[in-house]
Amino acid sequence: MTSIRTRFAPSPTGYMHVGGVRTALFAWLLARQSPDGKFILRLEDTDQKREVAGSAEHLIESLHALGIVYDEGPDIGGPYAPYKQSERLDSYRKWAQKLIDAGRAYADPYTAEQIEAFRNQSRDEKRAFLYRDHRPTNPPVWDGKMPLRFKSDPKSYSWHDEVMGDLHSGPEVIDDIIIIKSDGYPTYNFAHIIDDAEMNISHIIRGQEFLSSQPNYMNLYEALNIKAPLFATVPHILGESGNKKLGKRDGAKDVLDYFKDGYLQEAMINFIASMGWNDGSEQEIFSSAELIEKFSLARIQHSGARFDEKRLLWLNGQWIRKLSLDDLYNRCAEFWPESANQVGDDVKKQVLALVQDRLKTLADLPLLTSYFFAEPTPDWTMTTNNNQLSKLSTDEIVTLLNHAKEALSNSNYDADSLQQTLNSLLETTGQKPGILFTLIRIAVSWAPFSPALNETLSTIGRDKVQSRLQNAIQAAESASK
RNA sequence: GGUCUCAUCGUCUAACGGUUAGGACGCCAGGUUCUCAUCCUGGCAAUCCGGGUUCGAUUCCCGGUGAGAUCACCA
Repeated sequence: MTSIRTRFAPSPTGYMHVGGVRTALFAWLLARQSPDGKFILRLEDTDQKREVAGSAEHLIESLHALGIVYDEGPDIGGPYAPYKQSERLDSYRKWAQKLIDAGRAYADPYTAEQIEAFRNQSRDEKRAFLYRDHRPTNPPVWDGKMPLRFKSDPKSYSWHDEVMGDLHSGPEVIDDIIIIKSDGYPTYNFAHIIDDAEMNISHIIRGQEFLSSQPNYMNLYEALNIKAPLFATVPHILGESGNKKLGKRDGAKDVLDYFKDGYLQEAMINFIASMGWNDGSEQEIFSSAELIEKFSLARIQHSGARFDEKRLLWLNGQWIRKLSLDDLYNRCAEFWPESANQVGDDVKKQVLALVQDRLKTLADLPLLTSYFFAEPTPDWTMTTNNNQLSKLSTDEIVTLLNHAKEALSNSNYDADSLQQTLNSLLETTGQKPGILFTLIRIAVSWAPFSPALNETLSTIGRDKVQSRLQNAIQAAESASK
């Protein structure tokens, strides 16, 4: 059995969105399942007009960020280099010449206007347009300035797709496609066939949009006498609203933006893999290692999957909670509020431990933690708007705050001691936790929510708690005037 | 319009032709001595329609319908 070699072959025309990532991911998983499998990155840069500067680097950065590591590629080389189509023109020229010599390719003598006229005519007659109906009887010698067309041999095909199963097509879909453009570059339709053959690709994994050109590819494989690889057609990912294929034009997001927004690599991989694939069990959380172990083309869904950001958010939370504190801490470097810079790693780590269960994305960090590092600004309406606290007079609140300040000043500032202090404070004041704890929480954080009170106090520290309680008392007094 | 593909809760999906059609996200309700989150419990919610085959169809077949893709000197 020949070894598994799969490739991801994007064109450098922009960024990667989840649709492209999934194709790459599936190809990568398939290669990694086999001990000697290889995953190849190939740049399909044959359209100079659409090329976007820097996008090749951007694509490579995206794959690195996702942990989808390729074994051969334009920046790292490999046994079948170069991995950039613009550097393989000689090869396409050579194969094209074989077709010309065999009478299976010819120069296209028509102008764009003439072809357009043919098209219009077909449309008026309500027939499908086929270029081969207009094949020139005496085509000129190809001078490299005209497009070179494949002379097709229309016939029916039946073939097997590793995902979709058995597929069929009739001769009416076979046409004389352009294989070399007038600028000398090959079309995708031609170049990928040559490259996949020369690079010994075993499986072509690509999106459904190529299904309708598949018969033309079969026809080319035959004319070139190339043994076709295995095909695996992956359904589309649909946009969040509407049923359209997810695409850049509809605002599909750059995957790197998800990382900037605080999503974890593991969550992205887990999420993208689970759109259109599952292992048949009820497992929801998969690591890359598990995906490699369990992935199979046969269990890929046949219909499109809609992108559900809520589910991604949930998965991200799951993965954040799964990480060890140290691991999580290392990934948070870019997300702390500015005020956190003034404290050491130990303090930040302590704070992180408190909020780990509360993070949906790493970008939630400032919202959840800023009052640990910077003095919060009292906002007295937080007490007056509170259902419980609004029942108390300002005097009563000040009295409670004073009691709290007094009691807390004598506590050992570990979480257990603080809980004891707080519990006895409940008894001495005769208040319910709903009042007392809420008040203290607001007074030291001025935040809508926070972790458990004893741990929050412990982490903030005695001195700051004392001064914040004092500030709260002053805020109460100035509010009552 | 031609061709191809697809069709289970709102979403992602499971179910050798025999299940009260299962799980997850989301949503709702309750619990975990305060908030938020986590966690736990419970609830709502689906086989596109019509035929056929069969003792029995989400599953197989046919026909509709709906959705998507594609018909470029883009990939």
